[in-house]
Amino acid sequence: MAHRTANGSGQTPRRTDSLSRDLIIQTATEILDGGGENALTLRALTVRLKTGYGAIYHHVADKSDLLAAATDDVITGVLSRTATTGSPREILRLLTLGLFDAIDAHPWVGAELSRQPWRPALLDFYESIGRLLDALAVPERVRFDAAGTLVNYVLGVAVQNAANARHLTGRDTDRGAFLDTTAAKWAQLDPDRYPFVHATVTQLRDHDDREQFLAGIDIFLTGIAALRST
Amino acid sequence: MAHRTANGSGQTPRRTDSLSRDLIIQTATEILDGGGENALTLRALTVRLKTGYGAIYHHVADKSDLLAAATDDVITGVLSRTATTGSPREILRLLTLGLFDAIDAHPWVGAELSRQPWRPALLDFYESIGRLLDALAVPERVRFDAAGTLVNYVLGVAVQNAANARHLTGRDTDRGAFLDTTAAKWAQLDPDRYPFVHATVTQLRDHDDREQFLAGIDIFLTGIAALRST
DNA sequence: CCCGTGTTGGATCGTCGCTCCAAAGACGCT
DNA sequence: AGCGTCTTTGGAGCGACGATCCAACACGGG
Repeated sequence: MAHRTANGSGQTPRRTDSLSRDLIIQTATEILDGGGENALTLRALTVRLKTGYGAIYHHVADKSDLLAAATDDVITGVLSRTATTGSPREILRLLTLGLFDAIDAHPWVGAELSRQPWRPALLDFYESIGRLLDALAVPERVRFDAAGTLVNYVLGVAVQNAANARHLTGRDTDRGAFLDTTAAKWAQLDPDRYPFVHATVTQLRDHDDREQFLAGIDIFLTGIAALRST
Repeated sequence: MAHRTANGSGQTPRRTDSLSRDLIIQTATEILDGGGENALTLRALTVRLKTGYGAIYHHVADKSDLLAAATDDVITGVLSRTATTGSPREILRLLTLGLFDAIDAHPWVGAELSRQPWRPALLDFYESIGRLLDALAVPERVRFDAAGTLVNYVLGVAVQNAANARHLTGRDTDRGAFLDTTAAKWAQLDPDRYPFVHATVTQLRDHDDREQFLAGIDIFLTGIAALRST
């Protein structure tokens, strides 16, 4: 069976350019963006980087470390790009919307955040939220709850996005067709048992995820405003 | 190598009592409750049920089907147990709190919901929310957004709970110790860079997840109430 | 020139979900 | 009772995965 020491001659040549943690993370991001969450396998990485397992594991602890690093990359990018001028309310909308857009563009980030919240990157996000709530005159006593609530909401939307994206990748149908199918399913439900769902079929078909997300943010902001006077 | 037809004599005896989809789902739930999300393997199921793969796959399509069924079980249980008397606001609080408690008791449900939202069981939940918002005089035009926002928030909290639970299972530390550790880490952060996080360390250590969840619900309900007049 | 330190490639392992098929009951019919 | 059909069961085996491990290499300081 020519154990391992049948080396003799033909080892495949080593790479000349050097590997690096950053290169690995960047390549992983490309794979994730291209093929969804479960397209990222160590095997796929070795193929794409034309290397072996050892080389990768030399720069990266394990797969979850890799995923976490890629996720941190995306989030810090969002935070650094978000404008800091305007009213607190505007900044808060821009900040959360920036996160929404980023997760919309990279759905795997949403899935990863659901697995490992409270990454350092999210702590920065949390900090920003807290400060903005301070600027919005939310009393210190309730600021903790309010910030947590907002983060949880954003995270919930992120997870939804990730789930939808996962459901679509590999399918031949696009988002519109999927919504049509779901709307049709909802329309067939018993109107006596599901009056509300039945009534919202139209809005389901032509709603905009982004606008609905913002509507939620606005509801939250309105709710927050009431805390000032308590 | 005695392929497979080395039967001769000693096949293990067949079970006398009959297997059923319900029994499988119930056993899966027990495994999940006892050992967390990734304790549920097909192998563990065969051992616990003293059977083979074939028997299980005869009653269940695949693992995700099994997880989905177990999740539906838990959720429908919550919905059927929730009281329906009181003011719409009270019922809404009880309903969402019921879901919170259920996911708190079975964290794997939160993780599964993050993988497959819009299960039939969640549709019932969505329907209930919608009707309650109707009772709260939320205009039909914005009811869709409001209901979605609430569901997303609840889902976000569910995911958080699941992540926390996953982080704790198998560790020797309990929730209190974990919070202490995190609080200590937060306290060591640069107060200039993280003033908000720094300021909320105390609240982090002795906050109640359940109360914080309810505080969030109240924020959203307050915000939604303001939609009546728009 | 040579050796040690930091990298690289890939054979190999253990585990997972899942497929497949022969054997074993259950059951109706004659 | 004997027979044939259909349902249910058990488990060997497959391919893919994450991860480990180690021999082979590159390269720079002495």
